[in-house]
Amino acid sequence: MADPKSGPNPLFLREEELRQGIELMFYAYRDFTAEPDEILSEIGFGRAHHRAVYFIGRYPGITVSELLEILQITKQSLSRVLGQLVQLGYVTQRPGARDRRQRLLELAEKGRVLEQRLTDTQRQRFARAYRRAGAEAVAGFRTVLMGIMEEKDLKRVQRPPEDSGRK
Amino acid sequence: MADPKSGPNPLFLREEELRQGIELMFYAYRDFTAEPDEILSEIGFGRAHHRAVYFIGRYPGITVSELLEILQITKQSLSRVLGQLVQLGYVTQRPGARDRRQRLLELAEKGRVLEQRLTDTQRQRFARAYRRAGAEAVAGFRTVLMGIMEEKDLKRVQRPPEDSGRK
DNA sequence: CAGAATAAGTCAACAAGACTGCCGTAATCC
DNA sequence: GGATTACGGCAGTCTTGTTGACTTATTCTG
Repeated sequence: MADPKSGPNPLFLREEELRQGIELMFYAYRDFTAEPDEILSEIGFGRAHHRAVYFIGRYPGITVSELLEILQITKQSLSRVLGQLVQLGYVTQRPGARDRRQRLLELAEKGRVLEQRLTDTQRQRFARAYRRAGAEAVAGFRTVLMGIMEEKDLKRVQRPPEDSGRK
Repeated sequence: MADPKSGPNPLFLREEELRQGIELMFYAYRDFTAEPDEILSEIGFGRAHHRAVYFIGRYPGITVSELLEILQITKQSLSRVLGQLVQLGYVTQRPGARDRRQRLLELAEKGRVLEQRLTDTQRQRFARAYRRAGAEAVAGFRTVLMGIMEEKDLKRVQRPPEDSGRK
């Protein structure tokens, strides 16, 4: 207002900039989940099944409580989904060697096929976006998203999962 | 495998890279919605109320069908949420001047207060992440997310909303 | 101007996926 | 041997999404 020629108000820009970020998250997440959701609904599953199958595939031998920590839902919510996945032969359970109370989760062949099918749509979406945006933009994307998520889980995305040593 | 000294397998890296992106989306969205969700639950509202209030605040005078296009949900789902928001005095409706079938939506004072309170948590999260990441990273973040979302909605995030001319 | 199309809303029924609270069992830790 | 932990089950509730069918008011169109 003091000087209309000096360019847009930096406070307004900042507000605009932040709202744009919020909206980008909304639209991107909305579209990023739409394709898998459709496949899932064909077989009577929902998004929760995808999440479980995804992370079990990502961390073979993961325990129920580790999965709960990642998903940030209650045991009861997970157990319903997990029960179906085990029942229908997508996921196998076996007792932990060191701690036999644990039920280590792994994908069965059927589960691997489903996980691939679901995640492929998302992988393709990312591959296309990454290709168009270029390596530098991708680095920025990662930096910002890591700043948005809670720090406690950074360890999970910063290094690829190793074999957990459980057997 | 052919030459272990030649550095990591580019195909593996690519797979790892894409999975990391998928997981970043999951974690960031999970944490980005957690704070508003908690506030909402105090007043008996859910995430759907936040979304409606957010976009009505963003596009004052928006029509129901425009809101439906943004949210990508059914009329019935929206109308339940909208009904409560109008009933409780968060949102006002008025007939469109050009087309009197339309009910143009706007935030009442109560709605503006709530929207501010909810979105503030997300704005702060973004402000912190943007500040830490720097302008270049932010540009990359935007480029990638715009590549992930469907193109049809790009217009909505590329320019700030103008006054729609309805009155 | 009559009929089709559109904007919005309504009722009913249903399902997924979250939640709380409580209880049980087996294994481990101290 | 008693507390804790890992996991599972049951019951009930809520939000938010869905489909399908129908109504009303208004606008558009041939």
